[in-house]
Amino acid sequence: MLEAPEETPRQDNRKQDIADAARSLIAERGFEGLRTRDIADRVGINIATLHYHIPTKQDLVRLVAESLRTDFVRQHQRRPRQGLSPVDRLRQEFADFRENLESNIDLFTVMAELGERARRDPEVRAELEPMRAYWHAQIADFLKAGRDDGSFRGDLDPQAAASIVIGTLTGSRRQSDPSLAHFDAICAELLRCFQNP
Amino acid sequence: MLEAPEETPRQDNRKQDIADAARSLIAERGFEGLRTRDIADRVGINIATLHYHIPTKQDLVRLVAESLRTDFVRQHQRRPRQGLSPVDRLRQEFADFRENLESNIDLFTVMAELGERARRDPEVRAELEPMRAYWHAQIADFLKAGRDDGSFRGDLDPQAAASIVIGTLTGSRRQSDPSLAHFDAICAELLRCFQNP
DNA sequence: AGCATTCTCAATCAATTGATTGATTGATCC
DNA sequence: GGATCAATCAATCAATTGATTGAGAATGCT
Repeated sequence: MLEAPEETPRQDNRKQDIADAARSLIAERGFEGLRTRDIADRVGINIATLHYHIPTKQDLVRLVAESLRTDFVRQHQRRPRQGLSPVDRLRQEFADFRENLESNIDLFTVMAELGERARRDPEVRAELEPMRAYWHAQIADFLKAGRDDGSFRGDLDPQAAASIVIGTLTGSRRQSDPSLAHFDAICAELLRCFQNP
Repeated sequence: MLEAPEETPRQDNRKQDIADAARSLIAERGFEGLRTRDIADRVGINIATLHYHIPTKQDLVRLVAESLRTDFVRQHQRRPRQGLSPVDRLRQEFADFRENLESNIDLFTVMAELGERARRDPEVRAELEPMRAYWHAQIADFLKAGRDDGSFRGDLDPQAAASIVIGTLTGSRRQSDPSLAHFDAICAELLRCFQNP
């Protein structure tokens, strides 16, 4: 679970360029406005070259979904998480998310577009569901640990609380106030929600 | 603010049919797969007739957004909310949302698609932002009232907590467990988050 | 260097798409 | 009944779209 896909040596640069261009265009125009010619133009190649490397538009969508999954995996392997207390673990989760809000905003737009497409495209769904389940399980684990060690409320339901964390974080950009200051206030409030009084 | 748009007597039935068909198709295929011919087919009219009533695709998108806003207003006027305690007010919010999860699931899909489109379409944004702000303010108001009357925690931040409620509710369908039972568990956990210990 | 494979391109294809045109029908009013 | 306006339709348009073809260039291997 959660392994990055393999790539042959020669094509990987071109495919990476194509994936990056597609992500950038999805962030700007959504899947609704995604055109293969626009992608080729952005990479600086001919449309037929795009089709040589990525034969169909559906292959392209799959490539983008895999590319996002690869990023997700990297993110989760980037910081050692052993030895952190449940409270610090939750803080870490917020800090990671905030960092992406600041410096990788396209990631969210593309993730959201993929999320909507997942509803009607089984291949996208197959990429996204394991990521969602993994993230949820991670959060539920340390919430449970926090409840059990007494740092979080004794009546906390870890599964439900994990859904609250995820929903709140991913929904933060859709709020009427999408500022980072409000995001910080939300995170502080979530900590108060879970802390043992 | 939050008034339903007016309609001339003869066209309103046709426009309503068109809006309903468009919503249904958006729920199935997203904006990505929305085609004017498919809408005309679903209504049972010719494509030229569709253009007679709704001249451009952008007009159609606006019509759908207005239609959603009208529904939102109706929902908020349907149940009297005066005299409820803050805790019951929050419960009411959860019950209303759950009812839609059960019986009007397309509404969410269309709202989500509009939400993504709002990022790149100012007209959609102009319809959605007041709704978001209104909903957020409503929730923040009764959370504040609950904090002030002692039923919610004294350190509760109403603005942040409202964002948590909204993010959690709207994110509930995207979770790895989208069941109604899990939704109920989430709502119970949110109540525990806010209640005064 | 020669051969095989990979990669690139311009031109092209067939189908689709939002939209238009002009004729006709339906409804209303005097 | 005739005039006017609203509504409808089949046919059509121009542009776009995902994709293909065939030739040639670039790369890798012996």
